[in-house]
Order: sequence, then structure tokens, then C-alpha cells
Amino acid sequence: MKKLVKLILQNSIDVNPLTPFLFDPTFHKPDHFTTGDNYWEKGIKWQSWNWQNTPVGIKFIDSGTVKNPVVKIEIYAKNKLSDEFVESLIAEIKYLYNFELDLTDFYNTFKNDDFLKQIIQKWKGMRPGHPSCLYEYLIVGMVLQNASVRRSVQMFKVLLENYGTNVEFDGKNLWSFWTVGDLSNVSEQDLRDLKVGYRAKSIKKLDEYFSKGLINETELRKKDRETQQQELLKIYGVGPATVWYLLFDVFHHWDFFNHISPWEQKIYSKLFFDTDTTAPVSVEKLFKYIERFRKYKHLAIHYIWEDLWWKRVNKNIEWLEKEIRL
DNA sequence: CATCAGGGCCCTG
DNA sequence: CAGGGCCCTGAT
Repeated sequence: MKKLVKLILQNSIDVNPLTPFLFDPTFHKPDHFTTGDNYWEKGIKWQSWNWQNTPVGIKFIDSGTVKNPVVKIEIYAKNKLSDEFVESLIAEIKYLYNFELDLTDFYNTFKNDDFLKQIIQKWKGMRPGHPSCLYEYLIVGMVLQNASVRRSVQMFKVLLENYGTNVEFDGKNLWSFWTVGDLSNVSEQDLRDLKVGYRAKSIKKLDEYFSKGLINETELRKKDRETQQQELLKIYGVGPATVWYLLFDVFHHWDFFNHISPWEQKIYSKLFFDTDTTAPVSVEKLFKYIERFRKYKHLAIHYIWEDLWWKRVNKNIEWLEKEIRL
């Protein structure tokens, strides 16, 4: 059993995202399966975070309105934090949750779109968002490969509980991500024993690759999309499907949409063409349909996707349950 | 019980 | 550039 690290409140900062801002669907994505590292209830999100190799706990509190948004960010840590540490962490949070993304043009462009208009109305102020740095998101991407949701959850959890840090803050007991290089003394067989399967090799190589400094997230964020794609594909165990997630969530390309996985194909077919999920339309036809969202292709899909999963939070969607196999 | 297909990717021919 | 193999799990 790992030692529990108790974190205490060190800083509390109010941040103003751009309006409109909708707290809950920005901080809680029902389709993000990651468990053990976060907890959500209406208006509050608890999230573990590994920042500069220091485990911290963050409590986001909805403290404003859609038109006049305020997010209170409480930072919990073992020891007092430097101003530099706090400032850089806040900047990273603003980036990852897109506090400064201006959604006006997106909303205006599609205010009359048959498919999007109701969804935009309902979720006005929702931003793409997640708490993962590139290394962490790559781990997530790898456990998503060739696995059902249930299995992905199990793999993520077992990795966190073996290599992460168990933290407690504000009455929540969560797991915080390990640091790049922490797997240097972990063998591929150790990882296999955790039942991550063939991904053991990819995870091990990923940790080595980042340890050697062969990739720099900060620099890569500044490069163009083609360069980012090329750099990501160099990493062992990373292919087009994993890159597709990263380009949106980590690198914030709202326009680019080049991959549809088999289960997503079934779901888009149902949504856009109302086909039975046993007889989905072709991926080519789906791409053609998605073209209508032009420079906001992936952002539009994010809105549509989240809308679907929030519906499921409130009521069972029979055809969807069959596909996701939670 | 056995067999097989997954929310990919690598490697071979 | 097509297709087999890979780990594990749950469905049949």
C-alpha cells in the first residue's frame, strides 16, 4: 500500500475566462473515462495534477455566471509554493481548458445549422478541456488502443495506482500522475503483469523517449500541424488514431478531423444518418458530411459528442449502451 | 469448453 | 500497401 500524501490549501486564485463560459461541461466530460484522478459534482471539480514533478490537488469552483464568469482555483500541496510555480500552473490551466478561446465566430457561423443550432444553444460557453500534459495524454491514448472502455479504465487505474501518488485534499482521495522517467526502473514485464498487454512495450519506450528529452511539448505547441503530426508519429506505439486525439485536445486544432474509429463510425452514422448501428454508413460518407463544419470540424464534433454523452448521464440511450460496452 | 473480435500499431513480404 | 500478430476480455 502506497503512502498517502496529505495536501493542504496553499493558494486561492480567481480567474476570469472569456464569456460565455459554462463551467460543468468544460470541466466534466462524461466521455472522458479517466478515473481515480478526479471527482466532479455540479459547480465543483477536484483534479489531481503533477506540476513540475510536484503532486498538487486542484479544486475548481464555479464562482460566477455564464456572462460574467469566475473560476476560483484552489491549489493544495504539501509545502508552500513559489509564485513562479503558481503562475505557470495557472497559465497551463488557462491553456488546457481554453479559458481564452473566443467562440463567437463558431457560434455565428453555425447559428442556423440544422444539426448544430440546438446543441450550441444548449452548451453555449462549453470549451474543450482536460488536465493532461502531452506525456500523460499519450499514456491515455495508448490504453485506449484496441480496447473497450471498461478495459481502458482498468489499465489506466492500475498504472496510476502502481506508479502515481496517492493524494488527499479537501476530503478527496485521488491518484496523481507519475513523472516522466519514473518508469526507468520498471521493466516491460512489470507492465505486462498489470495486464496492459502489448502496450507495455509502447509505454516503456514512451517513458524512455521523454526522459531522453527527444520531444519538447512547449516547443511543439508552437509548431505547425504537419510538424506536430510528424513528431508524434515518430513515437513508438503512436499512430493516426492517437494523434487524432492529441491534435485536438493537446494542440488545439479545431479544424482538423482525419480519423474515425469503428465504434465512432457507428455512432456518427446513427446521429447523422439515423442508420441502425449494425449497418453504419461508410467512413468516406461521414467525412463528407463533417465537411460542412469547415474550419470548426473537430470543435463541432466535440459539441455533438459531448451533447450525446450528457444525454446519457440523464437517461439511458439503448443503442449507445450497446456500442460503448462500459 | 473453444473461438473470435475489438475505440491500433508495428512489422514483414 | 495488405495483412498477420499482438495482450487481454467479454461475447457467442
